[in-house]
Order: sequence, then structure tokens, then C-alpha cells
Amino acid sequence: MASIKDVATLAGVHRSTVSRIINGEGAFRSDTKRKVEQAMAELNYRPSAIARSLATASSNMTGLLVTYYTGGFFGQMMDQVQTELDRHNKFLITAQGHHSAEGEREAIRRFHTLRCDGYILNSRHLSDDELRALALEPTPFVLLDRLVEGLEARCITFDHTLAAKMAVNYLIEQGHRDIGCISGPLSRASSHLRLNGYKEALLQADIDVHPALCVEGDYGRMSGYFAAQQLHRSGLELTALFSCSEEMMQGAIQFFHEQNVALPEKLSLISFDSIDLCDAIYPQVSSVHFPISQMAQTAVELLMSQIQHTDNNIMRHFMPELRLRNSVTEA
Amino acid sequence: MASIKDVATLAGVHRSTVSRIINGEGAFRSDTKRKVEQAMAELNYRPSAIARSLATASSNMTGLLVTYYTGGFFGQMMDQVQTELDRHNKFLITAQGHHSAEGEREAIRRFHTLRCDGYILNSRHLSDDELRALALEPTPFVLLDRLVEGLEARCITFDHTLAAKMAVNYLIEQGHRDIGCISGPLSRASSHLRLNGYKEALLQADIDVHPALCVEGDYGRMSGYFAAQQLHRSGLELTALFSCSEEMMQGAIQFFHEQNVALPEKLSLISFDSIDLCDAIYPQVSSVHFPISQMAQTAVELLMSQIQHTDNNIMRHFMPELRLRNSVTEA
DNA sequence: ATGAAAGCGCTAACAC
DNA sequence: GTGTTAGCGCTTTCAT
Repeated sequence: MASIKDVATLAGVHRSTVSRIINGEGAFRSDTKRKVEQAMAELNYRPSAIARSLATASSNMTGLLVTYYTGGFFGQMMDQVQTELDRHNKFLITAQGHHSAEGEREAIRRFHTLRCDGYILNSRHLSDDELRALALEPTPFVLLDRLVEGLEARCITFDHTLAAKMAVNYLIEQGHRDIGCISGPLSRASSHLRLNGYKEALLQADIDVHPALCVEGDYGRMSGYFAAQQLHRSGLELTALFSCSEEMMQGAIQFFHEQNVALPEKLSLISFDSIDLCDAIYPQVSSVHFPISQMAQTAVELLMSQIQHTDNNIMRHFMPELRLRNSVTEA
Repeated sequence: MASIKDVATLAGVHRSTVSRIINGEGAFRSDTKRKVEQAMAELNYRPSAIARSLATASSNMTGLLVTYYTGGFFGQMMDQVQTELDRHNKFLITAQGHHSAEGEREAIRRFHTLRCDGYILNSRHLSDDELRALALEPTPFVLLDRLVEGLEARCITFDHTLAAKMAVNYLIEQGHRDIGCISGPLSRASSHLRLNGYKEALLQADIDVHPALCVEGDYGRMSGYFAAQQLHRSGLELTALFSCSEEMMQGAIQFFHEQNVALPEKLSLISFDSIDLCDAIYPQVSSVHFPISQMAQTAVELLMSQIQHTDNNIMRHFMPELRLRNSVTEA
């Protein structure tokens, strides 16, 4: 591949002149510029991002840690981040954490090895302490959907508890009192937060929290199916169901369809959602929206401002929003 | 961040010695090795992939072009490619083509700018000619799910026509003759191939191909919904439906549920699938499997062998597989 | 077994 | 306005 030297030789100028023209720095005679541009075109020259990184001590790369590439939720995150980075002319380096602390560490190692200018972590397995330790190192990073004490300025947050509460409150307002809950895996912080929201809503309405009404899933579709099955077999007569993820709601609906339970006549439904899957299933399911897209976008902006040491006034805390789609009937 | 020089100084040796130890080349006194390793640990040293790239003229990066990050199909591709690249200790650079030739070109430009050692293209918009021209440049690439004349050695292929034919043949074997088809966008080559398979199956069974039975979608869920609606309103009495994507089948099912059409009693269903969505919906839908995962994995292997100029015996053509799930009743 | 020196492709401070 | 020079962090011959 042609190098800057080849271009310089062909154009009959010095490398540094070519460099300046590429980067639009300083002034140059228009015929010099023309010669250089022609030489670049002729050689199909592309400046090496690698050499440039080494020379400028900035790789223009940004890391993004997600749990998996599969799953619409993470795809959405990657898409938003890529779009924002494109606007800033930065390269995206993605890595999967694979649901383990070691996987996440490995991803961060990769970001460091590649000398990313900064990175965004949707970390679910590193401890607060480990993240605080990481913050002592010079490379900036932002935490997407996580709040770590002492690292507030790097956090993009969402109130999961309030979101769950809003969803369940809505059910209660429609007269429901026997409300089931399919939670996420309790090994995960956000699952707890959401479950707490469910419980708080019930307690505030003087409704007992019956343990058998809460079934633990893993956010995946099949776990929703089995959770629904478990609730069904328990014999408890629920009139409404709250799911902590859209995939689990999808699975639950599959089960209830198989059992010929009329939805939403016999069972009202409400779910968390991020990627409008609730809109895509039958029946369409009312939801509380977890705005991962905007949060991801904001994460990039925040990271850029950290890299450039720019002051900023970015909104870092996001609020849930109820999206009603007639899957809740009055009880 | 600590550099190799810092390590060398701290360990009291020369940079080149550190380099050799990192790369395990040559022999060294065990106490030298120990000193160096200790210095590396103390400084939390990570060799710069960038500097290394410049020195070795190999970036260890591999590009992957997909259409979008969202969508389970592409997520699956990225996941498989990443997994394979991890095994080879290569970095992954992803890019989205966004359904335009210019988007795909831009992605390839990025791969070149980053001096990727090679890249994998799931290209849908670049012409055969453009790809052949690209093949003249030195950077190796592999075409995933595409066959370009003259570039066979770089192609990982799948017989879409045969796949569609197998699906429709199965319906015919079960006694169906009035079979609808929701195709992909006819602007795309694979859509045509699949539609041809549908037509060939019918013709071989002496069934007329009624134009109104074929509705064009865009592979997305909602287009399946509207296609189903269109078929429904056409008044044609179909007993079976073949969808060219799982998402469209999902949309169609949503429509038929709304119309209280008993599935599969009143309408047998069969669909293309890649990521087992057919297994995830209600009712579960029989399918022809398009093994994108294995194909993606093979793409990496093929690319690696091209980069390393290794002879190889990799299977590059993949066959469809019928996956029956009882969504087809006898007619 | 280890050090010295050149070079990968580029940028940036300085000189003219 | 353009050339000179040094240097980014590493690898790789070539000495010793």
C-alpha cells in the first residue's frame, strides 16, 4: 500500500507538505495542493490510521463493552454508539463480556492494548471497587446504565426501581391486586432494582407481596415461558402480569397462547421494553420504556467531553416512560 | 501508559531484550526473564498493538461488514466471527453498510485505513464488477453468502434456491397446492433466488404460479404483517404460506392471530430461518435452516488461510436443512 | 544471551 | 509556503 512518502515523491514535494495538506493545516500554493491530491488519487493513497495514531498519541478508537452481540438490546446500543462515533470520526472497537467478570476484564485489556482513547462499559460483572480502581488509570471511560459511588461524573443512569413501580402502579390503578412478576436473574443488580419497584408499588397500595407470585427468569424468552408455566401451575389467580424484560414477556405470551388463556381479557400484561419488541408481538404489550438508545448516545457525548476535557452539560440520568398499548384491562 | 523503554530501564536491560521476552523469541537467562516480567507487572505494562502493527506491517485486525448491528441475524454473524478471531488472537473491526453501496464502500475504506490484515464482506450492494476490482488490491477478503464469478475461492455460499424449493416441496408433499409466498425485497439477489425456488417447486408439481400469491416484503416483521393482510384480502384461498424470513413470518402470524385464523389448522406455515426465531414464536414454525453461524465461522477460517497463504480444504458451500416443528398439517 | 541501530508511516516543532 | 529533523513504541537484523 502506498505511503505518504510515495505520494510526496510523485508530487515532487516533502512528506510534511503532504501531511499538512491531508490535515488541512496551514496554507499552501494551490498548484502544490493540486499536485499532491492528484498523486494521492493516482496511488489510491489512504493515510495509515496506525502510523497516525503512533505519531499523535491518539488512536481515534473508542471501545464498547456489551454482554453479547446477539440480542436486539445490545445491537441497539452498538448501533447508536457507532452512529455517534461516526459523527466524531472515531473508530469503534467492540467486545463481549459474556456474562463474566473475567470476560469484561479481558475486553478492557483489549481496549488498553489497542490504546483506545476511551471506552464505554455496559458492565454487569465488575465490582464497584474494581471500577473505582480502573478510574485511577489515565484512560477515560463511561459507565452505561450503572451508578457507582464516587464515579458519578462517568455514569449514565436509569431509575429501574421507579420504572418497575410505574408499571405496577398502572396495573393497580386499573384495579388489579393479584399481580405476578417475572424478574430478571437475581444475580444482577438491575433485576433487584426492578423487583424492588414491583414490591414497593404493592406495599404502597397495601397489597401483600406473595412470594409465589414472583418468579425469577434470566431475561431470555424461554425463561419467560417457564416462569409463566410456574405461575399457572401455582394455582394462584393472578389478573395481571409484570415482566422485567420484553423477551420474557414474549415467552410468557407463548405459554398463555398454548393454554388458550385469553389475552388481555383474562390476564393483563405490562413489561419493560427497550427495543419495541412489545410493539412487535401479539397482543401488543403496554410497557415502561428503558431508553437505551438515548443513553448510549449520551454515553458517547460524555466520553468525548472527557477525552477533550470539555465542560459539558449533558443529561446523564434518564427517566422511564409509560407506553400504553391496550394490553391492560380493568379488573 | 508505560512503554517498552520504561520496562527496559526498570529491568536494567535493553528494549530489544524486553521485546524478545514478550514475544518468546530466542533464549535468555532465567533471571533476566524474571526481572523483565517483574518490571512489566510493576508498571502494569501492555504492549501497544499500534506500535507493534507499525513495526510488523500487520495490524492483527480483521474487518467485518454487516448491513446492521441490530437484528439477530447480524448479531449472530458478529458473534461467530468474534469467537473465531479470538481463537486466532485477532482484533475485530465491524462496520455497517446501511443498505447502500456507498455505505459498504465507506466500510471498506475504513478497513483499509486501519490496515486490516483482511476482511469479511456480507455485501449486498456492491456489484460483482466492483468486487472483482477490489480483489485486484493486495488486502485479502472473503465474501460471506455471495457467489461472484471469478472470485469463487473467496466465496462462502448457500443455495437459497434449493432451500426455498425444499420448503415448498415439503408443503406440496403434505398435499398443499394453494401456497402463498412472502418474498424478500426483489432489489436483492437472495430474494430472487428464494422466490425462484418457490416457483420451481410449484412448476415441477404442475401447479400454476399465481402472481397474486406472491407478495413482496422487506425481510422485516411489519412487512410480513402487511403481506399477510394483502394475501388475506385478495380472497385467494391459500392453505399454506411460505415466508422468506423469520421476521416476516412473525409479522404474518401476528396478523393471522388478530384475524382469529387458526394456526396451523387453517393455514400451514413454513419459513426460512437462521437464528431459531421460528422456534421462539407461537406456533413454532417449521423451517429451512440457513446456517449463517457455520458460514461465518468458515469465513474466518478461509480468510486466515488467505492471509497466511496456507492451503486449505475448507467447505465453502453450505446446504439447507429442513427443521420440522408441526406447523404444517396435511391438506 | 544481549545490545546497537535502523526503520515502520506518520506528525509536529522549528528553520528558512 | 515548504523542507528538515526528531520522535511516537515497537520489531528486527546485525554485531558482539
